[in-house]
Amino acid sequence: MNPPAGGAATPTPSVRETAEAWESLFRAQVAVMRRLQADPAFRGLGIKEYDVLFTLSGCPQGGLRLNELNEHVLLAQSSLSRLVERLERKGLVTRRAAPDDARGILITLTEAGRETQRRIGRGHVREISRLFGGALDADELAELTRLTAKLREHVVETHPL
Amino acid sequence: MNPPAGGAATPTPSVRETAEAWESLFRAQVAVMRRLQADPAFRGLGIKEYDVLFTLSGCPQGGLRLNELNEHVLLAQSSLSRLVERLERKGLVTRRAAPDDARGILITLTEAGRETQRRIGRGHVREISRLFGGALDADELAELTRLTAKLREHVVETHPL
DNA sequence: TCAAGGTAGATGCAAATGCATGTATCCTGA
DNA sequence: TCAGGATACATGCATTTGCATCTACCTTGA
Repeated sequence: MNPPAGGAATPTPSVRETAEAWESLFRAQVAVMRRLQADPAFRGLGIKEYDVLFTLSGCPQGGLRLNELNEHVLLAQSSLSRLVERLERKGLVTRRAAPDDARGILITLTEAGRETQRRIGRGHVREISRLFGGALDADELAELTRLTAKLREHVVETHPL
Repeated sequence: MNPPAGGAATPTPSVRETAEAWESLFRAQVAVMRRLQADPAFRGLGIKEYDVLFTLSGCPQGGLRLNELNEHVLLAQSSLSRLVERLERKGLVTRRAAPDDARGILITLTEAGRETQRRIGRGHVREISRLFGGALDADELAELTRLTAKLREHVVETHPL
């Protein structure tokens, strides 16, 4: 329940401290994302499209439902629906009826989609590493990962959409 | 140069660790932002528009230039140009020629804009606090703020757009 | 079993966005 | 001083997005 390596939990943060943390997190995300988007690798395929391919690549067993995918992406349901339609037209994903629920569609990477994700992904992680390079040491980076993961989990679990 | 409360800097992180940290940061941002956007307070005025008002509210002395504003927001220059145009039409900001550079425009909050920002902002920070509530204790939150601020500063300084 | 309400995804349409480019202004070096 | 290039912002236009709504399917309770 408490931080693994730490002592007792410190008090609940104030509204002000919380707002500050969110602003800092958000601005960092903007600064990094703005620079990642500028990568020529995202000329032909937008970074949102890439993100969908990436997310699908992490769930190889049968793909994902549209609504599951939607949890990971900052897009309205209808926008994601059409984004996936575009990916299908490009031959990067397939859409078929979900096996257990005829309302749903199951989205799967095609071989071309998987290959595209890998190709772009290789350069992408290098670009991320270049951007972050020297900003944080290994401990700090691990702590950043831990804290953001913890925040996300908490938010997702206690505040359903 | 080193973490205030820490010891010596640990090694440079691997590409993999860096990519993991970015994904975690990004997903946390998505989860939080998705829920913040759903706030009925952002019915009449989108969260991006609010963000511009908020940023302007932090720089009371004469406002900001469009290109300065653009650093804070994840929008193409042309999109921000039109977003500001919309805010002007709503009477929330004014645009006038920058004093020192006739190419630039200086964007300033109107009284109505400042009031709107304050009104929405009050509920907004409470909503942030509610979302984060209990996710992290005070120390963890402070560390999250510190790490994301450090990351942002480093990225902005070493990777100009 | 079936009516009522809920959920998954698609679609029409207006608004927002980004790219390419345009115009005006500023800067720099010969 | 001035020509060439850079910078700041605006604009035309095609694409993308979100809202409201639709259809199809699922679930529940009487």
